Amino acid sequence: MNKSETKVLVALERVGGFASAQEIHRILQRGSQSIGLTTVYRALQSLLNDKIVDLLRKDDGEAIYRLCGETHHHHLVCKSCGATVEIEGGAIEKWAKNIATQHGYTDIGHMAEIFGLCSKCST
Amino acid sequence: MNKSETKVLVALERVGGFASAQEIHRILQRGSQSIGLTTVYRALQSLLNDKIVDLLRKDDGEAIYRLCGETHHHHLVCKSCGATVEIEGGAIEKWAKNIATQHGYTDIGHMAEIFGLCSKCST
DNA sequence: TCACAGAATGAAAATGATTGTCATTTTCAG
DNA sequence: CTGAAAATGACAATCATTTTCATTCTGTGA
Repeated sequence: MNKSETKVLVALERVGGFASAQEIHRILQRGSQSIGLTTVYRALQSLLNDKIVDLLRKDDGEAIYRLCGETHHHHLVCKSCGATVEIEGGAIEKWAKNIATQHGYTDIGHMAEIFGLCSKCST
Repeated sequence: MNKSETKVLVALERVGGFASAQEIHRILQRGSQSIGLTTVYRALQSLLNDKIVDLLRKDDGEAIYRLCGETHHHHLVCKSCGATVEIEGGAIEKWAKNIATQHGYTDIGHMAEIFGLCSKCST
């Protein structure tokens, strides 16, 4: 674990959720922890290898990262205004694990989002 | 449904699985169905809107498309080779509906994907 | 049939994330 | 201290995707 990897981890802790490489870079630039964008990418690769961070993809394909081991949750998003509620996914975790092992898959992850119209927008 | 959308559909039928926009373009170029790359992207957007094709992401973030069946289902995808199993989502449908109404959301949809390593790739 | 508005097309340029290059700096064991 | 190896970051390159814009098609009403 070298210096820049540590900086990236600190940034990820600060955001407390997902962040793209570019966001992490911006955050570090703002503070006194200036670090090159290239190095951010390299640090993230390395942290991925060591399974210290998780990689997901936004809808547009951009990679977003988060610390592993943070509690995993899902989102309920309003299609119209974007209001978001965080959701615990107990039921889904089990469902995903069952289905996957049932088909011989291992090293399982999953993604789930619910969308709809929030009470304000559904008038 | 215009001419280029049809061509893209035909190409997708031919591959019988996933294909990226660029692959579809290459396939059509080879045959006598020449069509511009831009148009392939536009046709895919349109087919996505009409829910005639499905969009997934490869590990590297590239978008891949395929024809989607009539029934609403979810996917169990191998992170390494892309092997896909279609899944019925009974449990999830209920979960999504419960959570959403619980928070006052209406007109509900959802998305769920499970990924892992298939038995072949997990060796 | 003709004229014309609007949609469709595609070549080329723009965009934006990610990766490669390479010269410079830091680290550290001997 | 000293040289080798690792780390760093500015910059250029790559690659999928989107935009732009000029051109071609298409259908409709006269």
